Amino acid sequence: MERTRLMIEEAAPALKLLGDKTRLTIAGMLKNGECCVCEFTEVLEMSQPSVSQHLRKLRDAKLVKENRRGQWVFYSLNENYEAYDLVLSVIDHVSDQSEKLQELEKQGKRIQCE
Amino acid sequence: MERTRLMIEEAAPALKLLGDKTRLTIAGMLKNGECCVCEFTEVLEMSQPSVSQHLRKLRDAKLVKENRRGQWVFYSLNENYEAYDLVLSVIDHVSDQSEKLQELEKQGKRIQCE
DNA sequence: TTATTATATAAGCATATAATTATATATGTA
DNA sequence: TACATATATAATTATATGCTTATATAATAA
Repeated sequence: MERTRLMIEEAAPALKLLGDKTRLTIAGMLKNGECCVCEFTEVLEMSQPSVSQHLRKLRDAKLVKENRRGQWVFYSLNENYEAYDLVLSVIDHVSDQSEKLQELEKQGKRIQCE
Repeated sequence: MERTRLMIEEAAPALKLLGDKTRLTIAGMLKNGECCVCEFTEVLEMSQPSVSQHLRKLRDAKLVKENRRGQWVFYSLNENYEAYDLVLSVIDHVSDQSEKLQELEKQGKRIQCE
């Protein structure tokens, strides 16, 4: 697999963003596609403002992109992020976070964002 | 390639450690084998206590191990670190740091630790 | 319009982090 | 022994971080 080597200056900020349990979980949840903010708050079991502030950091760094649909905002990994390959690789070393979403769904706790 | 998936709780601290330019450079320098503290200070161009404190963090987390030989202390990646595979993968996405050592050597600036 | 829901932002606070300076420890040598 | 070199630790300080509470904005519905 060909890969682009990153400068330390590019890689370190990406790793710093992922070096937080909340943000790493968010990134893991996005592995299989976009998620709505309410899903993050549900899975992470933390306050909405706190989640929103983590999302802002990821968004400011361009690690994720947002997509508003009606009153909901969906986030997804930004495949144009300079360290996108690194992010994918990191996520791949972490246990699957989509299970948590599926679990919510199974319990009927998944909020409808459609 | 088989790999062990890490819990978020294991991966995040490792990424946090690597999410700092100084420590990421140190880890990158260790990709091809052990390095002496004086080599880190030389390459990083920062104070000895500062380097030493970064090394302590890496050591406390067991990401690296130390090996004293005479008055010199050599550090290397700890292949038994729980997130060792992740560390290797991350380092592999970063530009080669051993070039900096080679450059030092070429300039005759490499300190002799033998 | 007003009310409701989803999300974002701001302000405040407690803790964590990284650097500096000074000092301590360990090893080697005269 | 005394001194030099390599490294570690401690204390201090400035800045960054993450959370909470309160409030603002945006979209939708009544």
